[in-house]
Amino acid sequence: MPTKRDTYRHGDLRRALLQASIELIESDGLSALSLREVARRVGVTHGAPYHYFPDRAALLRAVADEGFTLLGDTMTTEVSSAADPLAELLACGLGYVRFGIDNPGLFRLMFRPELTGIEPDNAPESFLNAWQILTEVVARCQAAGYAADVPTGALTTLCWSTVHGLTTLWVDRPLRPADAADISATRASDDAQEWLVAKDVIGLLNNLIANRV
Amino acid sequence: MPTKRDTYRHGDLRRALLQASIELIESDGLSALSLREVARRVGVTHGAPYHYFPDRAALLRAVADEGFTLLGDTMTTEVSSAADPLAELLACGLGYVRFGIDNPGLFRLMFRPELTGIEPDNAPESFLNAWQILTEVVARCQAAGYAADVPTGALTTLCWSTVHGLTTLWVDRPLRPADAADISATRASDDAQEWLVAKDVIGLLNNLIANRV
DNA sequence: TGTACATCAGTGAACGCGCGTTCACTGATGTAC
DNA sequence: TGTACATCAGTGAACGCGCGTTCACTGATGTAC
Repeated sequence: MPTKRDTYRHGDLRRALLQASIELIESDGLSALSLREVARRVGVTHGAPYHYFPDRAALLRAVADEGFTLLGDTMTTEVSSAADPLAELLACGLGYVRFGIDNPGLFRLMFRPELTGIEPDNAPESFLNAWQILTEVVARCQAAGYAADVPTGALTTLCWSTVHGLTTLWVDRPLRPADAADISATRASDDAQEWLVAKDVIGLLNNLIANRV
Repeated sequence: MPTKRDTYRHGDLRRALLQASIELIESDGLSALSLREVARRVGVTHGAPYHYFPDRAALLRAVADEGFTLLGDTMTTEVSSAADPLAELLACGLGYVRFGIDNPGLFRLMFRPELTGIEPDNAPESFLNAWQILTEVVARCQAAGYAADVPTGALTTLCWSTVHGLTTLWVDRPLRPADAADISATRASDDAQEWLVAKDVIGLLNNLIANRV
């Protein structure tokens, strides 16, 4: 039977702390995320994390970084299974929303600069990578003739704003299924309501762009 | 010269606390908003606020309520000076973004249910009012023939998501002016960069909807 | 106009809390011989 | 294979902090007479 020493030597504690942080955020909320509580969950003294993170902010930044990596992975996977640029755009947006719905606490943390210290000029690689995936998908759409007359920056920002806003509204609660009930109510599916709404809304934006040929 | 007694009798302290809370959020950030600090700013003991708010959450909820009222007022003002439904939709969206840019801390608080306790089923009048303004504007657009073939719920949610996402991305920092530089850079204006970007992005969505006749 | 008095808004001391951070320590791991 | 020992990951006591909340209090306000 492995002791704590066996388990956590060689940097395993770092991973364990990150993992526990994510689980803690999702189960007890962002406000429950303290260095001490994370250490407690991992089964280690509250002093131990300091061997891997200089302070609390560094832990949160690392967790957010992990989040952006997962977000990027999700979008990449979704995009790669799409047939054409327009389908890629839809898949990319839905992947974004899916990630947020599946990891609401983590998603929130990722966009809390006062906690993570992430600012435009010190954004981690993982963030830039996620942004780039979206940028390239939009560019391919325009290259294929969709909304080709529109400034790329504005179109990209529009797409990002929409998926980000939709996700945020879900995660922060004000959006209710009833608000878009006209569509989702008529569907038979095991999917969560929020997912149906997301498909309708992102799908609508996709259609509007597709119409602009 | 009025003493504290003169100033704060008859519920004036309540207003003073709300006002100071908003100023505190904007100057020192959301994390600096504690009952004690607000009382300090108003020049009153930390016990005094308990005569108006049963606990911290109640104060925050009242501040958020105030925020939704201001948001609704902003949108109403913008909408009322627009000439036709399509212009109303644009004005409504820009008003939303304008409010967020001008009151970033307050905007953030408004969408932090873990702080305010605001949930879909206990949403304040002021929130419902703001939502209704947008709903009606969208309805008038469809009645005028724009995107009339599209489900109203999805269209409304799309508009809300876009303006909310854009505002959130600004307020939470990841969006940079450079991301939409292709348009705003070519303009001569005293407006802030973020405002130019907002006009371009919301304007683009407006155009896409306008095209769907 | 003057006086007695009830109200209740604001006071300030006190409480317990969990937090982040520091630091001298210990003892299992794994290397050098 | 066996032994001495340096390393350094994790320990646990201790610190000071600001917070939310409680509560017996006080004294200006404004009313009743």
